[in-house]
Amino acid sequence: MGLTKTEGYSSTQIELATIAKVLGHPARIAIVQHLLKINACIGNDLLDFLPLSQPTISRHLAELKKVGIIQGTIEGSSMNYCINAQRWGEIRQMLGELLNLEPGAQCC
Amino acid sequence: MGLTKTEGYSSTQIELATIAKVLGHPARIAIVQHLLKINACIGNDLLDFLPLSQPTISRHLAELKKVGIIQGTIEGSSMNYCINAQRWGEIRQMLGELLNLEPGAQCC
DNA sequence: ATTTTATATAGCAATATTGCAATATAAATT
DNA sequence: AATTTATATTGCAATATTGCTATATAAAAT
Repeated sequence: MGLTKTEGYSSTQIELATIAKVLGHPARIAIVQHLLKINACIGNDLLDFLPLSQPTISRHLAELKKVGIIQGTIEGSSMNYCINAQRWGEIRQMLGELLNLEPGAQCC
Repeated sequence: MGLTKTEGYSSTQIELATIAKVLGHPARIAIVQHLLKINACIGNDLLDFLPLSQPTISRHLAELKKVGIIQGTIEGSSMNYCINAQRWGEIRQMLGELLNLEPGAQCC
């Protein structure tokens, strides 16, 4: 079908999956890393960093924006994008809660 | 195209994206949570937990296995699946390195 | 006013993902 | 040996994702 069922899961499970899915592309990982690193907003400097066309980058930015990881403001004729610090904290917390769980002794 | 370009990214970026992608489905999140929680291996108890058919669950398990998050051993006619503790540690580390980066002051 | 610069959107083609029913496979039970 | 139980695989249909080119849009610079 191609369509992910959402009934039968908790809202936390769905949100975790949604966030992970958005991070599940190397271009979006690269964008997030870059924005975290340069601690400054950017326009399409990304064109120099990513092996993708401008429209494709624009779409990846839109997906990151949709889940709130980044936000953008208009600055003249260009866009300033940056990490949404509060949302990033929420994501760190949510994913951290999963990642920090310790599996017990190996049993298989 | 549907095909993700991998040229032009670091191997870390690709691996992070690959892991995130696999976690990017509520069923797989639920499976991982369950295996972490019960600290025991399971066969298809998962049929009682997930709103999916047996073949579909089997496929999600296969994807988790492909990136090493879970491992399975044959136990008679059933399978024992569990989290691969070492791999889970690696993933915690890798994702943690990204998540723990702090964005600077909000600039947009 | 026209051109340039920066970005977004539409439209398309190729591929990937998801989910199911049907079928295989193989051990356990009868 | 036949049946049951547990799991994997195949094959399919529906939808999603990715990436491009072409085109809009709108501010800035000329």
